[in-house]
Amino acid sequence: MNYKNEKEFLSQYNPSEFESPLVTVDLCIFTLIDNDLKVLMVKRSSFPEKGKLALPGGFIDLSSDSSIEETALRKLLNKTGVKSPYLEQVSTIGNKSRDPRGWSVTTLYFALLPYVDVIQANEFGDEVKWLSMEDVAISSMAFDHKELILLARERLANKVSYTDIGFHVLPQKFTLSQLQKAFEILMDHKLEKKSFRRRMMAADLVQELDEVSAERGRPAALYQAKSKQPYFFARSL
Amino acid sequence: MNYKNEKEFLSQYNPSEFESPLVTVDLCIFTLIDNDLKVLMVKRSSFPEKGKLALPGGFIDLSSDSSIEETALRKLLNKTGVKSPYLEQVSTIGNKSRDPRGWSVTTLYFALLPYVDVIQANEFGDEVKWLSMEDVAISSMAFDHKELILLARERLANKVSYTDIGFHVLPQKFTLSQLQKAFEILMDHKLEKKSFRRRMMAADLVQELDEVSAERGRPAALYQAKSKQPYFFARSL
DNA sequence: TGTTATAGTGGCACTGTGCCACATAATTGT
DNA sequence: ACAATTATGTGGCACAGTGCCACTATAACA
Repeated sequence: MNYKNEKEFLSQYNPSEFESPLVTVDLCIFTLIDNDLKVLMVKRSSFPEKGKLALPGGFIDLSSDSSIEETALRKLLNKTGVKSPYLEQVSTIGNKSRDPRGWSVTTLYFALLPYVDVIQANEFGDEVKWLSMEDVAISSMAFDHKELILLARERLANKVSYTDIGFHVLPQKFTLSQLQKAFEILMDHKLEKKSFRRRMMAADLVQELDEVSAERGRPAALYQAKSKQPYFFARSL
Repeated sequence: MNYKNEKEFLSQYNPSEFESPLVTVDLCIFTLIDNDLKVLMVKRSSFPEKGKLALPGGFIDLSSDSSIEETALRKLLNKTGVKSPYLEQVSTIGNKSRDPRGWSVTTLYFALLPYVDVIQANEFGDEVKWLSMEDVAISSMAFDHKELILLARERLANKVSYTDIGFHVLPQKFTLSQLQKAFEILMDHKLEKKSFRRRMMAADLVQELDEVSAERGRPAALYQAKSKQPYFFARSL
């Protein structure tokens, strides 16, 4: 076919002329519940893989979503009621074998949010479950979602070791010990108290408050996060 | 519709039932020519954006490609004749405005290769051009490809500063000065001679050869890269 | 009033980097 | 022949950030 110009070409263009893969967006939503790292899973209510655990996600709504990030945010709002979490694209996985319906491409995001912000707003009545990371390994899941979780988990651990994204799983006010514990769990790696505190102080990431947290032992000073911009440390932990 | 089981569901399933976006793979192929960072561009031979400069890439071939990475490698082989470059996924960009044909998703990769390996195997006779990075800013390009290049460029600079991927733009044998120069150009950042050499030696990344390179000045020892695994430095430059 | 628990600090060694002067080995010019 | 030029390669010290560990501080509890 030969077109005179782009306008003529577009008027003749039919998007479904070429065979195209399925396109989805999947989310790995992480949070800390009781000092345990959890991922949000849903039980699939329809075929394929009906009844199995899967990551929240699905097709792009071409009429309401104006970008894939918006798709991700919409899904996240649906399941958690959270509007502005930390959200990062992990990777896009596409091959002919991951979905029984055929060639399929998914863009994987991970989100990080404080559990206190979560409202179990379950608009579609799907069964929603916070799965502990230890249970991820031993659970059966739909599609390649277990691998997706491991991918996201790896990226998370890495990123926490050289940025301040770990702050996003904590409530507004927190102690430095809580902050350290959060980092340790997210990285799956013990940290040294003094080094950690020095690092945070040197980076000027926290604001000390006039309150203290009274648990067992000596009361701890409460802090809040300072910057909204992501911070990158010069060295990894 | 209600299905008894997955098999029945799949037998009824029609992939084009739902409206889906266009899906493409785009490549930002970087190399060093004469100590200048270049990106491979093609002149579009068909609509839309006919005649404009664009990144090599295109649709996934659902019958021959078994994964998107394979699509990327196929496109790369087409244009450069190189089979195993350094290849890394950068990001997936999807929105309703980037392509005049409608909602479109592209997965962007960047590749790094030594120019000596390039065979201008141009299977489809498209016009191919190595564009200097300075010219990227002032050239008009198809779709959002200029932004894609800047995205890839940023990732490249970043990654070179804490890994050894910079090695991939050099020929087998090279001097430490050439290596440093390559790193500097890829990062767009001057480096200190002693520090750079110490770093490379400490990481045990190079193997000294019994040859020297004779240019102007004192002859330089030739080296070759040691490991094939990507190496991560503890600190960024 | 001591024991336990947790918070917070002091201080030193170690690693990797930045910096700059100096030594080395070839070519080029007069 | 020999100095000037050019580029390679090294010595050495200050500085930043971390690891490590002992020590102090402040609460509850028995």
